[in-house]
Amino acid sequence: MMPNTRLGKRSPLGALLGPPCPEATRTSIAMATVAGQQGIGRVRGHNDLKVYFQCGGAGDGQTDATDRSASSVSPSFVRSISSCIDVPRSRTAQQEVDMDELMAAMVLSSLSCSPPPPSQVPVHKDTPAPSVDLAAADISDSCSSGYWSVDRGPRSPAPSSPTTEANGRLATPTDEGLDMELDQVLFEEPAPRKRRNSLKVAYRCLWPSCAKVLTSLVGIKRHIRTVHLSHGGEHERCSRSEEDFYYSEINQRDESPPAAPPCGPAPFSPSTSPPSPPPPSPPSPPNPNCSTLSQSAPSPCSSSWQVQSEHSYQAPPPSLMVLPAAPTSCPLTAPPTTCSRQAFRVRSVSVGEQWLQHHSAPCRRIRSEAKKCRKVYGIEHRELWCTACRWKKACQRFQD
DNA sequence: GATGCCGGGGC
DNA sequence: GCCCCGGCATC
Repeated sequence: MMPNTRLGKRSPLGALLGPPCPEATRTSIAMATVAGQQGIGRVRGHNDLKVYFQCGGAGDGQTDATDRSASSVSPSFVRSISSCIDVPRSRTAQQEVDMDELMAAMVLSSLSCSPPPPSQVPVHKDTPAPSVDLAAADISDSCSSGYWSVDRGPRSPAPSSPTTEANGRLATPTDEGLDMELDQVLFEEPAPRKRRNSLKVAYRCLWPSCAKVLTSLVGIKRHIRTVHLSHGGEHERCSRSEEDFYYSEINQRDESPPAAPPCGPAPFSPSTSPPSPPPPSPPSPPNPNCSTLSQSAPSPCSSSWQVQSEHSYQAPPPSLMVLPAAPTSCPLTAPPTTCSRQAFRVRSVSVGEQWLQHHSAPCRRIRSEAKKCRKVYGIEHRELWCTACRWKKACQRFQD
């Protein structure tokens, strides 16, 4: 079980739970945390309200055999989750930890698809679908997407009793809007990134006994809606968003072939998902910026980039700064239209790309032909060198 | 060996 | 952010 302190920051769950919580929520969270070993918290004064929180460890699975039984009886169960856990509120802050989220989401997705330990299976995942509302809640908690699932309660279109419905509405309005936001962050945002990497994107149904994989978002949603969430299709609105929770985006690289889902029909039809050729062409390095820089104008562009980004060594006169390379076509000066979005993406993937950069290609700049301060002034006149040269950095004065 | 400069550390 | 240096790649 994770310590209380960890909930607030990097952990998606923490992010979800962190910020302003209604009294009940806070209480429940606290209780839940205290009851950590169980993986369940109850709201004081509302014993029927429970909070499920995901504990990545193996220990959490044992949690709620009893609870499930209890919850299955009480219709308020589903709503209880929704009212107690407010994912969305913290969601705005999540953009800041986009990378973490992305990683966490990916890890969780893969985990959720891996066969759970026997002990866990019956408890969470294999909750029989029949009682859909219950299943939705339970599954969403433990199985489908780990931490994220906690908040999903509210959206579950589970056929709730009037009372639950009433309560649910209290929490719904804010949750919904924010949930949509979360969906964007978790499911829609990452998608383009993966596609950019030429990964074959597919969507796997996370419903316990179903591991159907579809290549289209619409398809998987429809599948979930019709096959798993077909309980009357009452609230189109709710179910629409709920579907998002029962599938996870996968890509060819992430998915281990042997772990082919039990669902026999391999949904990858050549027509629908043409085996996308392995990532870009070899010549194209992982980082577009780098590629362009290194290929088109190796030293000038990269030099000015590095200098500007890393050390702004008492740069030479501004004019000089821009002059030498004057790389008007340099990606750094890319049109602002794509700038904001690209910057976001680039930032999120930069870690891996940077790693590749460092390990795949020599990043040390080639020695330029230009005379450097050392040559020009000689080592005896070191005081005349540009600062960068004095500091053994890339010469700022005599750039290529 | 000289040179250029990256990466990192101290302040 | 400024300053410096170890260490590496290249010449």
